[in-house]
Amino acid sequence: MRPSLSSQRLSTKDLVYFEIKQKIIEGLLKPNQSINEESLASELDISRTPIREALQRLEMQELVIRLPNGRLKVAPISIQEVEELFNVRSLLEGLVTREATIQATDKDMEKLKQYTQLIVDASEADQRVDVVNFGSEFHNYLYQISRNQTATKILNQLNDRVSRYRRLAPTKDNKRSQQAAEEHKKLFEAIANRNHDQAEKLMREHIHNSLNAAKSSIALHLHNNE
Amino acid sequence: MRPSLSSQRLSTKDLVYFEIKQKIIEGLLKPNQSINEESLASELDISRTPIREALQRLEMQELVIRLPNGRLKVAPISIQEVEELFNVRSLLEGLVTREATIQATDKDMEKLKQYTQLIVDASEADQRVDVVNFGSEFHNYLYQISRNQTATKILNQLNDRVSRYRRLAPTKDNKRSQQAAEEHKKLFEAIANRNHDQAEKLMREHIHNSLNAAKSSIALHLHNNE
DNA sequence: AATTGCATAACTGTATACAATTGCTTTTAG
DNA sequence: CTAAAAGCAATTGTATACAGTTATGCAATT
Repeated sequence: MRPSLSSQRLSTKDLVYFEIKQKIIEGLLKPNQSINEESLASELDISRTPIREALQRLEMQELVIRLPNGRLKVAPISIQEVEELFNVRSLLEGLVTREATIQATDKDMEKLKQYTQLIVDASEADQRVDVVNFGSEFHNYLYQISRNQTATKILNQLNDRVSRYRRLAPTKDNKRSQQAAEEHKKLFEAIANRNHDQAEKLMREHIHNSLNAAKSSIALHLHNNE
Repeated sequence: MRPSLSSQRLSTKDLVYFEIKQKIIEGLLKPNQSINEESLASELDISRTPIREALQRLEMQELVIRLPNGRLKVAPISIQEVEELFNVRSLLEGLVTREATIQATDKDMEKLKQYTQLIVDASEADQRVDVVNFGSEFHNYLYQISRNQTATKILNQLNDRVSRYRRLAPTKDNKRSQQAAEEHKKLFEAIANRNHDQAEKLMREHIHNSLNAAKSSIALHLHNNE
C-alpha cells in the first residue's frame, strides 16, 4: 500500500522503492531476473544513488537477492517460500487479531462490521478482486486497532511478498471468495463477542485456508515455467 | 585464486553496519541519541556513502528511527516494545521449534543434547553470561534445523533488538538462570521425543518467562533514565 | 521580553567521478 | 586444439561535489 503523497513529501529514493517493488509484484520484473543499477537509473532518468538505496530496502525485504558477487536479482518464488510466508503470517495475524479483539472500541467494531459487509457483498457479486481488497482493508484495520507496531511492520513486509503469489492464483475463484467471506463473517462475530481465543483461532485457520486455496495453482505455475 | 576468502569478503558498508549496530546494542549510542552521517563518517574515516547504506539497514531493522525531517536517531526503548518483541518472538520461536522437532536428525538431537548440557553446567556454575550465550546457540541451531528462512531472518533481526534490553537486566540473576536451564532441559526432552506440540508450547512459555524476568528491571531502568 | 523575518549554518538528498571487482573475449603457450 | 592468462568491458563499491531542505541564531519590531 502506497502512503498518500499529499500528507508527506517523499524523496526520489522512496518513490523508486515503491516503483520497483510494484514492478516485482506485478511480474514486470520476473523472478530470478538480474537487476542492473545503471539501466534502472537511465530508465527512470535519475542517478544510481537513489536506485541503490531503494534496492537495498528491497533486499532487506527479500524481494531482491544479492548474489555472492554483489550483483542483484529478483527473488525467486517457490512453494517453500509460500508455505513459510503463510505459516508466519498465520501466527502474526492471529496475534494482532487477539490484541485487536481485546482493545477494539465500539467505533472500531462498527468499522469492522462495515468491512465485513463489503466483503460479503463483493463475494455475492462474484467480484473476487473486491473480496481481496476489502479483505486487505479489514486486516489492515485490525493491525491499527492492535497498535502492535512490531507485528504490523513485519506483516506489511510479508504481505508485499505474498502479493507476488496472489497474482498467480486464478482470477475468478468464486468458491474460495465465498468461503473467505464466510470466514470473515465468523471472525467478525468472534471479535464482536470479545472472544479473543476464538478470534485468534479463526484468523489462523483463515490464513491457512487461503494458503491451501492458492497452493495448487502456484504449483502449476511453477511447474509450467521451470 | 582464493575463493574462500573472496566469498567471505565484506564490504565497508557491511562492516559499518555491524559496527554501528554493536554500538547501539552496547549502549555506546544511546536511545534517542541523534545520529549525524558526517560525524560518523569522519569518526570511521570513510565517506558518507557506506554510512548511509548501513544506517538505512538499521532503519529497516528499527534500531534507528527516521524523523519526519529526514534526520535519524537511535530508536528509543520502551516497555511496549519489549512486550511486542517477546510476543512475536514467542510465536516464531515456537514455530521453528515445532518444525525442528519434526525434521531433526539423530545427529541434530545429539548436538541439541550437548547444548542443553552446556546450559545446565553454566547455570550450576552461576555463569549467567554463558547460560545466555549457550542459550542463543541452542536457539540458533533450532533455526538451522527448521530450515525456515523467513522465520529465521525475522528472528535474527528481533534478537538484535532484544539484545539492547538484555544489557539492562541484572548481570547475575542466578535464579532466572537456573529456571532457564530447567526449561531448556524439559524443552530438549520434548524435542527428543518428537513431541512437536509440547515442544512448541514449552518454547513459547520459555520466551514468556524470559520476558517476565526481564520486565521489572527494564521498567526500573526506564524510570531512572527519563 | 516575546515574536517575526532573514541570513547563514548544518544537514540530508542526489548526481557525478573514480576505484575495485568481476565477467568475458581474445590471445598465447603447450 | 585446449587451457591458462592477459586485456578489456561491464558492474558494483566508495568518494566527492553539489543541490535542496531544515534548523539556528541574530536583529529588528512591537
